Amino acid sequence: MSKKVRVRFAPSPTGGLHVGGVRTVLYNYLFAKKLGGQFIVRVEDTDQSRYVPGAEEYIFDCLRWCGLEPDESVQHGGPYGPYRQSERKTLYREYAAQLVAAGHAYYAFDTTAELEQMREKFRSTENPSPQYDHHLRLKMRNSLTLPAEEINKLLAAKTPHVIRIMMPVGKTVSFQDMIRGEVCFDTSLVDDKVLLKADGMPTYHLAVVVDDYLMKITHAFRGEEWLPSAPVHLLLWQYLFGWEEMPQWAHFPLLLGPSGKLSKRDGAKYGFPVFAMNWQDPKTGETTEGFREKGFLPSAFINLLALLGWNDGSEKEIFSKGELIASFDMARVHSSGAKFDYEKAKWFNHEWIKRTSASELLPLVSNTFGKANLQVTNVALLEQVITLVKDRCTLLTDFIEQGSFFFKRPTQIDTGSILPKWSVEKSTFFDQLIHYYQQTNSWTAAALEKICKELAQTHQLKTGELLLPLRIMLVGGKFGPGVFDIACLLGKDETLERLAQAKRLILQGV
RNA sequence: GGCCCGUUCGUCUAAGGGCUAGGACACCACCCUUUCACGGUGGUGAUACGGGUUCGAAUCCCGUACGGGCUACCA
Repeated sequence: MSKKVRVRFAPSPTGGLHVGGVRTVLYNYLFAKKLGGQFIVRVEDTDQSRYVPGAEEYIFDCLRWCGLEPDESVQHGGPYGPYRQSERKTLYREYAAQLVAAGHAYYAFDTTAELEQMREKFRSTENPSPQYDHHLRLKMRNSLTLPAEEINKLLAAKTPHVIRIMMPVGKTVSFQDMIRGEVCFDTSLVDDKVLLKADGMPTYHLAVVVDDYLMKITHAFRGEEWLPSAPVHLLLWQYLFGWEEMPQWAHFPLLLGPSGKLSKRDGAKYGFPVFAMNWQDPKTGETTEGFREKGFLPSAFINLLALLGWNDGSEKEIFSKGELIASFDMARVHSSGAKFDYEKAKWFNHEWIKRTSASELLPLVSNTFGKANLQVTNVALLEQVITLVKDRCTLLTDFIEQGSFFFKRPTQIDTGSILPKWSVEKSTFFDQLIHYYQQTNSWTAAALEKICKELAQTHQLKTGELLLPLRIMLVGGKFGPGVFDIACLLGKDETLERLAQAKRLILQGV
């Protein structure tokens, strides 16, 4: 019997949650759910200088919207808390001390200025970013170069210092990535990463290993940008807990924008959302649009994200969350990056709107209308409208153009599209149409169409030339579903009033 | 610069040694529809390059090119 699967998503609460992050959550979630495991969210807030108020709450709101609820987290509790690294601060120092004692790490007293000096001094064309590595550590102020008494004195005086890992020279470390297979590194080429910062907080490198161990994480998944620091984590696992305890790793391919790793800037530049939900930066007040506010359905959002780097081997593209859980397989996740395509993203949403029932869409559309200052009281009518127009809505916001006129008379009538082809014959026709519609007792789309077409024939007019004006008279412009469906749903009184009103406007314009 | 990862239509991808390299988005044309969509039919369009291995390579190996990531007391 193997260990119970436990995976984690470890976001840093520094701003909006972008699609790459959501996909990482999604793959974690799918993997855990498929295997009956647990999905944990751990907040990595070890950098106090980057703390952004509200960001943590926002991340959980995004997960809730996506339907990717954690089993354990700051908000959900659990037996392995606290789930916020800042609250686990005291725990990390002893592990760091343990490493120093074993000779795998050392104290470094170099100030920021000294580090900068070092980089300045060794920077060259061949080496544009000098590393604090096995060459340079002997030239710096640390517990490897300083005499013992001075080290003790500095420590006793509480001199600010960090603890760095001492990377071995000339060793090869390797591991099996679930997606990429074996990946090897030469330890001589990796620098002595800081493990514990001067403020006592751990860096990501120490924290991720310690917490994954303490939280009994069995599978550690993250973006490909972490691959270069994997040797540090591998060594820490070996030194601290032994390789038998180490989770299995998988590094997900990156989500790319038009030029490299997808960024917030790409969204602004090319006009598509990058964050899951609207994010307002509390410092600048700047708001970045999210998929939710843009009009995406959560089902479509996770569907499109899942397919960016994974597929089930068949030609199936539309997957519900349940289907994703059932078919997800880490072995079928790609190793190459995927460029985000907003057109395809919209296609997914359109497909989901078409497939989602009107009753399920109802609260979402109602909410969308509300944001456009349109309060709907007739819920039954709204549901009928949704049924009628959802096939032509790509985003939830499209329901406004396609359906708001059912609840609000058009304030503008596009008479410009009617007048050039207006005629006395048409004028008479519409007068009579209004008359016949007044008389009829069967107010159905089919009946209204029949009346209209027969009357057109009597007047020797082409139906095609009448339908457009009729539409515009009812809705204000060239949009919406079938014109007789509109009239039918609008009801007799409202239809007749709109026709009469529009007729007056047209006559004014002639 | 160094290290790591990658490379099939413009984009997402299928094909894990063997048929004309399949699908989807987008695009184009036609049909349906006398708004716009939906739907239907068809079309344009790809194995980066060079070497191997093999009867046979998109697929395995090497090199080159190109792309991306990392190179902070950020994650």
